[in-house]
Amino acid sequence: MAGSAIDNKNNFAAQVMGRLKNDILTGYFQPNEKLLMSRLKERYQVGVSPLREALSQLIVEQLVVVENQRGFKVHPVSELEMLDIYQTRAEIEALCIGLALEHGDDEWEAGIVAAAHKLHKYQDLVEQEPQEWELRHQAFHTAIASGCKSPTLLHVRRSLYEKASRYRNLWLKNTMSNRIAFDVNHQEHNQLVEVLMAGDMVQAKILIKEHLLGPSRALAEHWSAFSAE
Amino acid sequence: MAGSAIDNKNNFAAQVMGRLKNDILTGYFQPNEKLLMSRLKERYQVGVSPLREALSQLIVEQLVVVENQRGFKVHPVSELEMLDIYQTRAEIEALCIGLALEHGDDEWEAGIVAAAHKLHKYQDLVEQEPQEWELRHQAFHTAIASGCKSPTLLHVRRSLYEKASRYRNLWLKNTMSNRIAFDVNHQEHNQLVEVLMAGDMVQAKILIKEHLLGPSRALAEHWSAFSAE
DNA sequence: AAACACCAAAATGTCGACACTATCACAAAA
DNA sequence: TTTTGTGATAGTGTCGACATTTTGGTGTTT
Repeated sequence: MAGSAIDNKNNFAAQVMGRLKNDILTGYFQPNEKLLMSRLKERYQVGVSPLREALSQLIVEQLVVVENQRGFKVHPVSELEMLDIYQTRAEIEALCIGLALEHGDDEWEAGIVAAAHKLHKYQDLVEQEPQEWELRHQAFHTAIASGCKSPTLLHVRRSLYEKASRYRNLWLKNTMSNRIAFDVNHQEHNQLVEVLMAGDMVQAKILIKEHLLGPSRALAEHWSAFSAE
Repeated sequence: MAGSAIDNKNNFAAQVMGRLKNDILTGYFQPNEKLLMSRLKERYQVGVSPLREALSQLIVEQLVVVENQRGFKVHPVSELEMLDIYQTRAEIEALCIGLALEHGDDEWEAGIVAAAHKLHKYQDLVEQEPQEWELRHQAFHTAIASGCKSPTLLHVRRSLYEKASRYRNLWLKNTMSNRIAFDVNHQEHNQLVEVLMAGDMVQAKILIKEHLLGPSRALAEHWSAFSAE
């Protein structure tokens, strides 16, 4: 997900960090699950040192928690945290869009329509290749946000996206079937592009917030389904 | 700075993490300085493993950079990054204030006037005990921002504050004397409290942005002074 | 001189080993 | 039956050691 390709140039810690993060975000390791060193060593084929380094990094990213002398656990999930992450994400995304509309140049607009086109072409293949659709969806929104031209803000945005994607994946995992209702709302995308090209900041911010808060409400509705397990 | 008191309950990695972060933020380790293991072992009196764990965490916080087989370095500084951090910080702080004014209750307002009072009482002692003033200044702004009631957003805010404080400390270190011009602007604080109590969101956001961007301009002005070294 | 090859010293990244701590099952006592 | 003690077992946190890589200096060649 992050640095998908296996980086042989990096040290073990960095490689394991990527794989472990992916395993947590995709739900291979469940929330609150204890992360036994023996198991991790087995799975990633490395010693304790690189593992502890990777886990240390994931603590900062709030995907792992640690308790002294009691090892590491996957960060727990809660409806409250989920809602807070999505709300913050909505605000940050709106902030990016606001700044992007201020600083936005032709290059930026071109990037958006290009990404929108690639997403549109995949419109009907969501069911077959959800992963590729995911990538294009993400690329679409990143194209929009990147117009803010602020590495710091975009870094925050990415971190929040990752944390949210864990909740999203857990939801997908525990409610087999219609992912469409979740966030395949082409209409919203089209509307968004429209108001962005028109330079309507107020409307764009409203749209993007709804685009993110809608899914969070869907997650909240079905919360009991995968929380009572 | 973060967990000031020495946590004997935590493992070495966490303890060293705090001390090392402090040493970087306060400028004991200069930007771009190589972090020799031998030196770190000497300074913190621990082995390599906890050190690498602490350094790994600081990589995520973007206070340290690593290159495979070439060890760790303090994250470099640049005028561009400094400006970006301060601008993002201004936007985030304004966001916190906006949300705080929406969700704000009496408790929140009380916290602000209390913190403002404690800051006011220290108004004339800045020169003597700058550190205590710093604490109260920080507490004042945190009291305001905390009204947004979003742990996620406040976490982002703290992380940006820390990164910015490094630039601030470097500046203080390299330009001995009058820190007053920097951010001792009581008037701005008073004005801010005033408009907050009046519930004037637009004015509050303008004020807080200026309160943060002013200093960043001061830093940019004097940039050449401590960058040409 | 400048560029290059080469070697010694130092530094990094990883692992296995060791001491210390927590966990769990089971027995003894209330 | 519930509580309390007691080992055995498993797991964690840290260090020292080792292989590999980088660094810096010295001498050689162009």
